[in-house]
Amino acid sequence: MALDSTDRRILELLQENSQFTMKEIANQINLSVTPVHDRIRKLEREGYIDKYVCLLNRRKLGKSLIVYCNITLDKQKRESFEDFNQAIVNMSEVLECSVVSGNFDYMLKVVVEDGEAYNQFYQHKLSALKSVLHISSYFVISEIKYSTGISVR
Amino acid sequence: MALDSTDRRILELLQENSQFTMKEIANQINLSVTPVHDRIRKLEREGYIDKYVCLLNRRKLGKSLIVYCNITLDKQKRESFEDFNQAIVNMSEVLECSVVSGNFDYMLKVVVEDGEAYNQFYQHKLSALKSVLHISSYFVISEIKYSTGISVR
DNA sequence: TACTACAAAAGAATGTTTTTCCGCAATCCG
DNA sequence: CGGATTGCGGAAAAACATTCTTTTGTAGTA
Repeated sequence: MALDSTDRRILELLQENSQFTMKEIANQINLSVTPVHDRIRKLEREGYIDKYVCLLNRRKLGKSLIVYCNITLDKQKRESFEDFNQAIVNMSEVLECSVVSGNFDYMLKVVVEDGEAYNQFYQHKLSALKSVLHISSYFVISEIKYSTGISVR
Repeated sequence: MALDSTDRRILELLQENSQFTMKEIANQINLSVTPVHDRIRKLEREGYIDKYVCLLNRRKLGKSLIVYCNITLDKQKRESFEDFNQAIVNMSEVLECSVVSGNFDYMLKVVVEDGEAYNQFYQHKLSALKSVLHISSYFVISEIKYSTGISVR
């Protein structure tokens, strides 16, 4: 059930590059391929590993702009939150969305092509949602760090 | 050089699950494995695909808390930004860090175990940086959406 | 039409990796 | 001690990726 230090090293390696072969991983941690294979399957089965994905280069694909949004909802309406959540999940421009504590309700991370595309998104999709009361947008000028890897220690 | 619609479908599939076999991808898009293989290698070579990773389950690993931070730096010091950037890149708790427009300088996404761990991080690592003038923390109460996949259309 | 050149894809052969199976050694426990 | 469990290594089998060769389709040209 619990992870030992071998499991953690495997997770570190797979977070860095999920295409390492079992032999490569086995060499790194001084084991044969069998235990590496069994441990990875166990980590998948028990839900430590959610999924395997490839990360694309935003700029190459013309998605040069990241915007973080703070959103406040109109609390009057009973179903504001459920409706809003549902709408957000279906917007491909929104990569992250969380309910947060503090002086607004939601925190969003939006990826689009450029300022014009963001304007379209803002006017026709985001502020078009009935439950939205207020939006503050913070444009990313420079991305210092982006990582999907969490510490497993 | 430019992507056609077949390339885009391949990228969509790999963003969803990078462990689809070439045969599975080939079947999905009605091709044989050879062109699928060649296209994927081309997409890697030309930099459309940055890397392959596995995504772990935060909660399973005890990292239950996400905090977004707004940070303002002390503009007096000349090398504030470079020092700050360097320090952030080396902090495993920080998954994302960007310079943003607006009434503060940086936007951070931090992942830690719990409130106590965040307090430790805040006091001993983040506010310990000389260049930091002000920090606002927004605790995530509920994660509505998290995706690494961008639209390739 | 006939020929050439080129690009993209299919099919077959080869090499590599994953997966399964079996056995061994260490550990725990009644 | 005896039996069960766990973690590991080695080897064979199966699945997969990779490479090479051939085929197909398209466009240009005489």
